[in-house]
Amino acid sequence: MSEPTYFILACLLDGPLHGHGIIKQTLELSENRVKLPVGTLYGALDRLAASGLITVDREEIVDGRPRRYFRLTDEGKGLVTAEALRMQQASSVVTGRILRPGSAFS
Amino acid sequence: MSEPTYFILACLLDGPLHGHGIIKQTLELSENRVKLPVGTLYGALDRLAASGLITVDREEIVDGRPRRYFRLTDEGKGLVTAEALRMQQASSVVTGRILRPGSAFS
DNA sequence: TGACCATACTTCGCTCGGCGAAGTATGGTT
DNA sequence: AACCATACTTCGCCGAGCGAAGTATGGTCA
Repeated sequence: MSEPTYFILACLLDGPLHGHGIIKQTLELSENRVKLPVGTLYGALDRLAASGLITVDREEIVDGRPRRYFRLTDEGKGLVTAEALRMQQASSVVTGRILRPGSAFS
Repeated sequence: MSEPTYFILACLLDGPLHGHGIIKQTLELSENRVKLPVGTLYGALDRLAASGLITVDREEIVDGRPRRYFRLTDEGKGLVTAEALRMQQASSVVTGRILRPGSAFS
């Protein structure tokens, strides 16, 4: 799973959110590292919805502007959790190697 | 950075290794999760070498079969380390959310 | 009033990377 | 003779990331 996709799902753990809100929330969760491009976001939302990892929760119109809220499905929640564990394992492969042996970082 | 690329670099932390050896080492490091397809491997090796993250260490001929050993450059070592830290941060976003609130995993 | 920015979403099209597949070559095993 | 493991090359498809342009609304500021 790519980083954009991962963060989109992660954003939805706290409850339904709309597209633009996901962009802002991702910036926060990633500590300003990941700024989702719109093309990436809406393309990913379509794919994630099509594969049942998220669903449209509701649509609102705020100030004449439409907002579509997305929600994590149980499958989506399971997948993003599995992905987090996978990343943890993967990262430990390197951190457990580089930060240990001489302890001198190489 | 994709998972295949990440593991290729991670494999080389222990010293130079040849293509096929990277496939086997990745299987081990990933606890049998990641089986690098050859097309992915050699394509990635070319790109990584072209961008200076790895270099050819030496070439051997063992039993008539050629082996090309690759080595991590300092830049490659730095990048794979940064990537590990990035993944650690990203994974904590989810694990710190899902494994805490009610502690009941949702 | 007009310029500009923020919010919110759509659509197009490029490009790069992952990956399956087929091919080449050698040597051991059955 | 058939087959599998090692070891690498090359081709080509497809999907995802992403930049860019476009549409629409409302607020701010000079």
